[in-house]
Amino acid sequence: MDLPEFYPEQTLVGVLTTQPLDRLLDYRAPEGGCYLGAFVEVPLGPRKVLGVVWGPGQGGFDPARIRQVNRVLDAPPMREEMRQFLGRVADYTLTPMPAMLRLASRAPGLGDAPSMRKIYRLGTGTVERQTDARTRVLETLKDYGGLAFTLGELAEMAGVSTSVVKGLVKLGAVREEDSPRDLPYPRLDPALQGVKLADDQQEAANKLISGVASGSYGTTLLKGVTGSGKTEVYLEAVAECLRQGRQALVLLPEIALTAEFLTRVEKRFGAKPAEWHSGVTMTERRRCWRMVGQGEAQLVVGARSSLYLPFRDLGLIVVDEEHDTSYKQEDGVHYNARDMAVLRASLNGAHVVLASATPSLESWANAEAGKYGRIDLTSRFGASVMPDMRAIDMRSEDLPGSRWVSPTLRAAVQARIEAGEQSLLFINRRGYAPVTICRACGHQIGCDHCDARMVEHRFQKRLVCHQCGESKPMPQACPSCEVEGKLAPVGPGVERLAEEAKELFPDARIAVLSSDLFGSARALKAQIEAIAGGEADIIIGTQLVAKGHNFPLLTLVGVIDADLGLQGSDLRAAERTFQLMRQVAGRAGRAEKPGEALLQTFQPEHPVIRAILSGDEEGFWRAEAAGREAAGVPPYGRMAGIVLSSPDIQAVFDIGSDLARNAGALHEIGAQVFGPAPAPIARIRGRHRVRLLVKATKGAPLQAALAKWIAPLKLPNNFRLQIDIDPQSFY
DNA sequence: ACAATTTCCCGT
DNA sequence: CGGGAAATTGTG
Repeated sequence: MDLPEFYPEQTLVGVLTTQPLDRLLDYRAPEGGCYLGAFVEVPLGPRKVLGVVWGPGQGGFDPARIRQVNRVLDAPPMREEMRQFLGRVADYTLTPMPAMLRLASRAPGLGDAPSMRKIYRLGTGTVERQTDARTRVLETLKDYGGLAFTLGELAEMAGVSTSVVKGLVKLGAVREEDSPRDLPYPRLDPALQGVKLADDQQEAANKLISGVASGSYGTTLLKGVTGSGKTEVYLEAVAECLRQGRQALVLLPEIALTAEFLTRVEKRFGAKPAEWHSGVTMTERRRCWRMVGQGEAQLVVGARSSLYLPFRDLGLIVVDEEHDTSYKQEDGVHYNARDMAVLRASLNGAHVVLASATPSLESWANAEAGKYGRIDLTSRFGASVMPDMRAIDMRSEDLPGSRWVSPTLRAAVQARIEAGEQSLLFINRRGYAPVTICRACGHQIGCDHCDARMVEHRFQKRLVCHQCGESKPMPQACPSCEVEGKLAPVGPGVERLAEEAKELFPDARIAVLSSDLFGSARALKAQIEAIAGGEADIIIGTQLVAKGHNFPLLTLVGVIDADLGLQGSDLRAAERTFQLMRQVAGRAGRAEKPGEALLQTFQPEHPVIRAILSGDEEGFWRAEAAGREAAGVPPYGRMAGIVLSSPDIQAVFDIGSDLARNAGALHEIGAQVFGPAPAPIARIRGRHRVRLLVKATKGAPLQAALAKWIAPLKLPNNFRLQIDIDPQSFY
């Protein structure tokens, strides 16, 4: 491979810094020179900041005032593809380059000099008093033939405490050495035998393998119902990527899913891959970033932000649960990781696998249009059918206002308990009750800083704002009329549903799964495993349970409120309800026993509910696609959201109106501007927010027009303007 | 982003 | 006109 361009000492170089300047700054190359793409530290005013050598100096600036790069950091230069990728994402999302560079240099200790740490390998000394624990340590080291590990790793692998290892060091049976701080990851072996694949799975895997083997860009939508072995199939694509000697990246939408994935990787390849998400320690992040850059991490499992890791030779990106809305970041830099994965792959000559049981309409349409390949996995692993799905018409159920489990559903759950099988009651709402109302004056308790109602969390005995996270103790008296003892919960949340279930089924073992009830991903995983092993009769859960966990004993899913997602006029409401309901229903009947899914609804004739029940996915998508095409909305039209915020409600509306009135640049490309209207959350942390929506045709140069539109705007201080291309949610 | 510099606003 | 806060400017 060619070396990047080299700039000898004192040559002028253009440096992109992490400071929000809209241009490159010229510096003199440091002592010893530097390569194009080098991570450097440069002086800026009185400070030292991180930057990347982006090209030759532009000149035209007083040479006497040009300063010199302080030093080149200990990291491989940023590659050409990566620089291009950052530029393309910046253009697409209208994000300033310095913010892009910050995403790409989020490595703890990037500026530090290389440092050492202690590692442990097999020594020559003999052990007189052999114990079980000691033997295990020595066996572990022998098994890995000469490899060395850190104290923690070795102790964990051998299943002993660290003092056992220390004891062996004293005896000389284990040797302690200094080594560079960041150790390579254990090698993954694609030649190990995985799970035996069924014929159709093998066929799907072969298609993906040939895509990866081609060494060129391509995207494949891998559609498979829950339990169809999607993971096993795409791990074969990973295996091929490893055989090619290239790196692979698997994106997961939720940290809670990584633990199970790691064990599957270990089973298939004999070792765990690198991990990159908000839950890993600073040390591990640092190791991951550096090893990825040196090509020593063969496979990374990570969140959205792992797209910005400095891969040396990326050959495959898997986006698991590609329809998941958490791939679209709604704060900070707005990008959809699924789309950016496709962009990055196209620049790297890499293959993309988009995996989902319920693909997004965007991906479905791209496959229809022939832009993506498509593979369908139909048969379920072990069992062979999707659960029998039926609606419970709530209009004809006899149910008091503060009860949520209908007699029909109750009887179905009772039958499972008697048969020794598990039931899942699903409600997509955390907490006890979404609204707390005063029976004396009608006041609803809202958040002081946001325009949202506070949710009662009885477990924590507090009211919590799901918008800003603010919480306060549950008051005795109404904050408005000060009458005591009249505050009443309205509507159901998981906690309240659990309370009702305890009354209805006093002898059943009930487990509640909600993301806020667990302190760590580890505790959550332990609970999920216990439940899967049969330690509960009834599972009460939120969205969390819909995402890829296995419950082999589960045969009944009851959806408490199937209508919840259909309210509002959100563009994607139908799509999301369809996906969520099918995902949840897919939890039932995974093993030998057939499953049943019951959806409580007040509108069983609603087209979305009917599509869910009939299981006619292609029909649903075609209808949904036709509706969107007729309305000219994504994926058949383009949209952008502009959110203006400030503590001053009047000023923010005034500026919003000005913007809407002076939208010539947008009208030139035939785009329409709507608003300003209060944003979906009209007030967050004391800031008032208004939103403008821009709608354009598919081919229109939307970003350029937006940039031209916004450019002349001078925002008063304390104002913020956010542009969100392809917004996920709007009302 | 952050620090240095200028402007603004209040009181004398 | 001094003192402090708020707004503006510049960074190579």
